[in-house]
Amino acid sequence: MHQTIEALAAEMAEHGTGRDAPVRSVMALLGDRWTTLILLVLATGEWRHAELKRMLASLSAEQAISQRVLTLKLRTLERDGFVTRIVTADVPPKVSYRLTPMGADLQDQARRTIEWVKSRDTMIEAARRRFDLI
Amino acid sequence: MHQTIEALAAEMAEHGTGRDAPVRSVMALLGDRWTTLILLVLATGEWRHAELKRMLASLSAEQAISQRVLTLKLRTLERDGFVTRIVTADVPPKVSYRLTPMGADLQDQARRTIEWVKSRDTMIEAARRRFDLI
DNA sequence: CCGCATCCTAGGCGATACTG
DNA sequence: CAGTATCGCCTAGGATGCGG
Repeated sequence: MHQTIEALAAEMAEHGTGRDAPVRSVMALLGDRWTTLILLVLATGEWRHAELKRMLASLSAEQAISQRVLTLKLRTLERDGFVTRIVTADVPPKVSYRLTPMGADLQDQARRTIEWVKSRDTMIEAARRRFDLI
Repeated sequence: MHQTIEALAAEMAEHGTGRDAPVRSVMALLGDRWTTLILLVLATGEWRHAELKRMLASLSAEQAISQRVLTLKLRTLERDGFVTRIVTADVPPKVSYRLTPMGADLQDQARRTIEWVKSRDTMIEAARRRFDLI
């Protein structure tokens, strides 16, 4: 019944399961409050910080992203090589963000997962209602 | 440059972006500390709570999952319809967990994302090193 | 316009001890 | 063995104000 476990264990050991290992940190990224949304917006082109902030606010039901967190998320994405930060030497300086090719790929990947969940949306909500009856 | 944004906005509005909407909660699930690992293990068959706990400990570099959190995660997965909980009327009672068909699908989806990240592992770590030099 | 520093809160998670 | 309750920590994230 548990035949494939050794392979699993080996696989896990190979690419570390540590908190900072790409596998875990990128999965966490996709699961956090804003990153996926940011990727979806950046997939449409290049965005100034402020405009991106406003767009995210309009896409999210609840509340706007704080400036601090937007900067934080963009830094993380930049550090991992998913986003490029473009600064012009104007006064005041203009800062834009754009996906790298790998970032565009990540966006595709995220979108696939989103589509998967969407297609099960009804089934999941039904399961929840059933469970909560008890 | 931002032509597809209207479509994006409409799409977002359609399936809510609220915290409890399946899209966001399932994405968060895949990104959390344990859920993905649990799915990978359960994909190999049916597991007793205690054995599952031990296996997760052996797969994870750092430390074992606490019993509280394991129960919590399994409950969430069960509620969403990804996992079935099987109880036998023994003394002491035996409890097993197994993926539903939809849960197996979710595991596939998670695995695809993991594989994607793994194949970029080197590139991501290189980007991080480059960024951290500055 | 953009980023940083500070402060604060909510929630995820671990540890332990207790029930059936 | 499985689950619950309680506690405490740590991190994600929000609000605000300053400086470049």
